Amino acid sequence: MIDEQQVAITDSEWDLMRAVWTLKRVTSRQLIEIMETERQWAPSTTKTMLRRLIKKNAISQVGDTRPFDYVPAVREQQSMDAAAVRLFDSMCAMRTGSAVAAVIQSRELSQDDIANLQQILAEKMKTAPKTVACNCLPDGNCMNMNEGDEHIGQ
Amino acid sequence: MIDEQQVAITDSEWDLMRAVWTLKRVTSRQLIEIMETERQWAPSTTKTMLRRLIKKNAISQVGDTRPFDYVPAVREQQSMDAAAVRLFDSMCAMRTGSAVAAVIQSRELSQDDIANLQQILAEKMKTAPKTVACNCLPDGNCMNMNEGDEHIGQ
DNA sequence: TTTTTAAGTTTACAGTTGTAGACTAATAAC
DNA sequence: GTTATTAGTCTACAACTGTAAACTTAAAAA
Repeated sequence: MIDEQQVAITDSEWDLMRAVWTLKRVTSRQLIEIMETERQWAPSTTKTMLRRLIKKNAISQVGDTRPFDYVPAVREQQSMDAAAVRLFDSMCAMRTGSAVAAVIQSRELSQDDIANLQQILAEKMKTAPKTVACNCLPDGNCMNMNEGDEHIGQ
Repeated sequence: MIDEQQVAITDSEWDLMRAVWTLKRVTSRQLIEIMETERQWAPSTTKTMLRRLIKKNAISQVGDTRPFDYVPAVREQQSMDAAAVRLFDSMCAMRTGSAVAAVIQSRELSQDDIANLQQILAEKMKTAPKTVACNCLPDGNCMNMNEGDEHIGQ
């Protein structure tokens, strides 16, 4: 019964969601204060986001008496995984490896994270194909490095 | 003189961009046909996307006589890297590793890709911290696994 | 129990995105 | 040279986003 339909979370919604995930159960008051001091959001902005996230089923309102509490309705890791996978879905398969490399290089990973990734990669290597085909339209190879980049940049 | 300000590419724009990257130099006619057969886009939709991408400086119009040609103005790999890094920027640093793992597990990587990643990870391991702090608001630890997940899912 | 205040709900509004029709200006065909 | 085709530009429009004011209702305070 885990949350099936992963909701799409927008940029600023991530901000609010992260606070809710961190606090696990919050009042709108708390959220308003946090977003106000940390993100300069007007109280109304937080209220609107909260309302939208509830409608999207990413947050649930609990309690029946007035200062309600709000709790996450989707898990953080799952939402992150889904968002990341989704993004890669829209990009060329052939270049996934490099993009993942860029991400890894751009941020800090713990020893455990790295060990875990190494473990996964070692396993994956066993059945890895020599190459991954480009899946861009029109069934072409977006990577053939002939001419073509002269116009890029300014 | 590489493209500095990486433009934000939307979901459907990725589709068109990929075709442009693949073909390197295309006419609107070609694009219209590709998107029409492969994505069921109305000709106008392709035209609009093309126009918007030009305005965003992701594609350049070249030539001075009527059937113009269109060429990418940003590099595919760079755009992918930027988009991926950007997404991770809005999510919890502490969970980056797991999300990257999810991505890796979700798709095919070539032997070279894997070797490259392994190389990067090995290098990164040398200076990897024991743990990566959660950078969610309110400076909390979004990962402390006490109670809190009872409400999730339905 | 009337007033205040805080919490929650509606409305607003510009900009973006997905989709696409309408219109205009070059070319190509006759 | 007209006319028919295209290629390119403008307009449209609803849904979604970022941002927030206005309004309403339920508690809390007086």
